[in-house]
Amino acid sequence: MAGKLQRQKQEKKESLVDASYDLFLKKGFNKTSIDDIVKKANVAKGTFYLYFKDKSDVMENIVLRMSSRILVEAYRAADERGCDDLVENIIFVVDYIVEYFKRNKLVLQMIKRDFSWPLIREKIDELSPEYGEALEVLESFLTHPYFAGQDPDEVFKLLFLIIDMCGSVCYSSIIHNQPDDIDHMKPFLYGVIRKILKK
Amino acid sequence: MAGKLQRQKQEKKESLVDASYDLFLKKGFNKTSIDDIVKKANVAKGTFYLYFKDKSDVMENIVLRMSSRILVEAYRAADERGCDDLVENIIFVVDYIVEYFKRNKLVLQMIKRDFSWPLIREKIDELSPEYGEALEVLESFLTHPYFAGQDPDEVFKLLFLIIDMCGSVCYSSIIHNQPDDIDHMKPFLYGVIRKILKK
Amino acid sequence: MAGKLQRQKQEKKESLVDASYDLFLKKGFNKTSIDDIVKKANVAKGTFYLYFKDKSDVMENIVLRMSSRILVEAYRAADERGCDDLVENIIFVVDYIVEYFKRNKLVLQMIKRDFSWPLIREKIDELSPEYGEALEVLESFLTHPYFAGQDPDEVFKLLFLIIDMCGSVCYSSIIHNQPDDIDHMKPFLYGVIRKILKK
Amino acid sequence: MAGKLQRQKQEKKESLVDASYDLFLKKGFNKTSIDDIVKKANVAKGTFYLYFKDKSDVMENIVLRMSSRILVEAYRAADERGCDDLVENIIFVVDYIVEYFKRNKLVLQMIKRDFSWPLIREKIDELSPEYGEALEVLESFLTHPYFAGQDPDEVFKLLFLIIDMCGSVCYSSIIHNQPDDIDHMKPFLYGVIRKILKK
DNA sequence: TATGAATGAGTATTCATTCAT
DNA sequence: GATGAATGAATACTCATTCAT
Repeated sequence: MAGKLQRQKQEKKESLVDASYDLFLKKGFNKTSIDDIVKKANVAKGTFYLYFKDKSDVMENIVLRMSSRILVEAYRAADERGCDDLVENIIFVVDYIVEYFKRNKLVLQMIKRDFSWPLIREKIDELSPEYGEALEVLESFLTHPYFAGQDPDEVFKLLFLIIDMCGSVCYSSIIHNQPDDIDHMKPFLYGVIRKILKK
Repeated sequence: MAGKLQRQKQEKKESLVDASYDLFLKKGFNKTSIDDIVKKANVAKGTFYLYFKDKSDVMENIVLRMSSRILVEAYRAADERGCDDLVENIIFVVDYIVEYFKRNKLVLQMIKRDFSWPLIREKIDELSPEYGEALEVLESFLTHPYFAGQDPDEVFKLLFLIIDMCGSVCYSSIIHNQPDDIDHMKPFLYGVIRKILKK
Repeated sequence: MAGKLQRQKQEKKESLVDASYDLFLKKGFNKTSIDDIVKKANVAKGTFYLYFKDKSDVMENIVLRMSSRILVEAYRAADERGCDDLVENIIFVVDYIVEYFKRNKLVLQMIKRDFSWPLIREKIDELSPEYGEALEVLESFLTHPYFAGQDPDEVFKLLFLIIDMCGSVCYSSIIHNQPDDIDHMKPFLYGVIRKILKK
Repeated sequence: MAGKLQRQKQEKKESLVDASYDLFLKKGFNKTSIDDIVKKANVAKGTFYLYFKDKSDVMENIVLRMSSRILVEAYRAADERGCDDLVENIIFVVDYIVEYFKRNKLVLQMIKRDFSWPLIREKIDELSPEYGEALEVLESFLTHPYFAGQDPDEVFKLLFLIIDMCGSVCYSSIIHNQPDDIDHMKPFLYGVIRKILKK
């Protein structure tokens, strides 16, 4: 029954990731010790090093997983509407993510504090296919007829810049209310996105 | 000669700030210890605590001072050109800052890692008039005839968002070459700024 | 006007003692730093060392002064009653002190934590005549007709032991409610004193 | 062989307690640093925190253990004499303890400086049954026929007060020779105890 | 006398990492 | 694989004391 053992093994790792996630959110990355993690995960200290190189290793895991999850979730929600207007779909996705961050300030804080949103792509390149689905979402935007005839690289930069800007605005407005709270920034932000995407 | 003592005192503080600055750049904020700082500054450990509450206290000092300095420098350079076109002036300022960051990657890394650009305003409000000149730069943009008739708050948000976006793009492209290197991003970025500012 | 200077000088010392007293009570002896003291006293750090060797030096000053003050105060109150019964007078004095400690738990804690009541005599021997009045009180008991014919040394030991015991019981019962609260201990304690003094 | 590991673990703890004991005696509690302790105990600094919360934590351990030990030892010695007279037995126990303190001035100093003898009961309540034997000694006095018919609470107060007084007198006379050395205080002290216990 | 800037040894505590079992 | 006792370097922060002014 190798499967059972595999599952048990995987359970320990899962348990460590889950514990880390909770603690990073609650106490922040720096103030969370490996000791905290293994205690919460109910495994021995040495076990941590069986699965991860160090704390950052777990963190990367988490950020990647979460970012990917949110993006895919947002895309699916957009897809279900059955709307064909790409600009509106992008804004829908952005809004979905903004709303997610409004509800999950700590996630935003965690991601922003230690990693920059767009870095995800670097990692995805490395770690595919585990996070392939997120890549597919990006692809589906890039190959949309709306951008027909444009250099795909340029389009990618455009999307990248939009995501980047949104992340930045979210962080400033949701966490620090600068220059205004997110609900007052939203119409403004979406206006800018429309301008950027206008052909 | 009370002045001499005051000067000596100021020198110690300066020395601590300088040492901190160098070390934060070289080793990063987290990996720099107070011990490192005082050793490099050639002062006793206790002296550090005479002038600063903790490491973050020095950091805030540094970031504020540098950000203010760069902004003012960029604005002056723009001013000297004697060009009246606001949009072009803004792009000039942005470009000045981008070029600065290209030359000083570590500064960018330092600022971005621990503080968000636009937060500076919060601090300036507190610490004026020491950093009043930076504020004046912002004011001069806000009150430019180009924005005549627009809600100043809206204009501020616009400028804020542009600065924010630039900082983010700089960080991604200069530090991580994502999605492309900064020189390939620049025309693109400035195009977006023009779109955003277009009336 | 040497007098004025003398007074000013004395004021600094007074100010240091007062500040120390307040701080020892509030934060405890160990957790009070010389820095705390000079800040509260509004004098420069160096000034402290002009008047005291170290922290303990101030403490001894305080304990001595306070102990002497309480004892004399208690004795005077007893004296005013015009009662001749020595045993009752001693119990009256003890009760006066007990009541004082009930109202000033912190004083009790302070004295007991760092110095033992009866040590005062050692100091009085050294520092007379500043605290001579307290000595007189002791004398007046020692030479009371009640003890006529007894070895004065023996009488002193008796009184000493009583004071000692009272201090100990006060500390245990007032601070720790052990073995019972002070009001339940009092009749008991006074009974024991009567037994001890009975001829 | 799980036992071996357990034993080694216990040895480390023992080693820390022993080292602390020696150092507290030699240098006093306040002047002993954790560093001193671990160096003497030949364990790593972190190991200390594996077994104790802080310095006071070790101290409580030590005081409790020693007090209990001395009391039990004294009681056993009294028991072996086979004498039935309670008053004489109490005086024997007291004398045993006094003699112990005469031989171990530093122990007295240590105990008295930081903890009050009778507080031990509070702790014993918490930590039984490890120190149950000491409790039994107290019980055996409380339930002695000599006190038949008296309120046990009152009897406890009486014993408490006697112990308290003895501790205080020991401290003053053994450590400070005040008001006289212990050998001159002893007959006097025992006389007082007899008076107190006389029905 | 009085000041207060400067000192730097001293201290408690944390924590990533190892390794024998 | 899994454990958890042991490590000890690292670190932040305190504070009594000095001394030039």
